[in-house]
Amino acid sequence: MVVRTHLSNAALDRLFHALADTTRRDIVTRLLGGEDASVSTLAARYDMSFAAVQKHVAVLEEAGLVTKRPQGRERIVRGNPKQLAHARALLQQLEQLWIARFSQLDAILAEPRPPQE
Amino acid sequence: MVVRTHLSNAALDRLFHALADTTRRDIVTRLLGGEDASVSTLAARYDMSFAAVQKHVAVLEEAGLVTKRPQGRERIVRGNPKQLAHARALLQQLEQLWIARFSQLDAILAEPRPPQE
DNA sequence: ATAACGTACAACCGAATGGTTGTACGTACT
DNA sequence: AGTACGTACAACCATTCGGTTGTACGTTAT
Repeated sequence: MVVRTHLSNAALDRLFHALADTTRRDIVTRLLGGEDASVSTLAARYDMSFAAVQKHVAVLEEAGLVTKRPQGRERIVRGNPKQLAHARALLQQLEQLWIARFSQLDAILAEPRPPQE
Repeated sequence: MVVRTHLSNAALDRLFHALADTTRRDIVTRLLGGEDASVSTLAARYDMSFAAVQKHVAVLEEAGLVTKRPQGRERIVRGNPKQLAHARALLQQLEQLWIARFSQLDAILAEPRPPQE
């Protein structure tokens, strides 16, 4: 999957920060792997107050990892794999940078006379 | 690149938290893409105190994204692409979860009688 | 030997984080 | 109509974060 990553630094900060919490990672895991759940259904699974889970969902939503759609008195939370792909794409980009450097080092080592100036 | 992701939740928290800062992402970008740099060389590039950059490097180091090796009075900072791969692997895993779910939904829609019980 | 450099580390500060409880309000059930 | 449910939101609290300055100490250069 190829993903163009032109998210702002602030958006990336929010995105990675959202992923930097075990409870939040667990929430997106559940959401991506099957269950579309209301906030209270999600909250029931964790050993903390409803409000705390509500805040976690809000963080995920602001990061774009999750969307909420109203349905009756409930809010159904759905995972958003696109934003996840953005994060992965950036990491892959960084790895690629490393690989490029590495192969360049290889070339330098293979070529005894470096083509400088 | 296939990466087995068996990092503790705490380690993943540290990893993603380290990536959730523009300055720190910039540091790893520089390190992976060419320059092995001392802490002060790095610090010179940013509009903040040496100590602040030092702290950022420390966060990256605790997350395993970077290593420091002493060389004379300097500490040379190097990027560690392996840890980056761990983060990417986890995201890919989550995306895969979504894809699996999606194809299962496809199957359910294609098969009018769901194979339940 | 002395001065300059590179680093480590502590103390401090304001803002953000992750949690709590309490209140308010729309929706659904009886 | 009244009660229970699901959500939103504010206020509060302890801790962490991202930054600062200052001090100490080993290494390099003069």
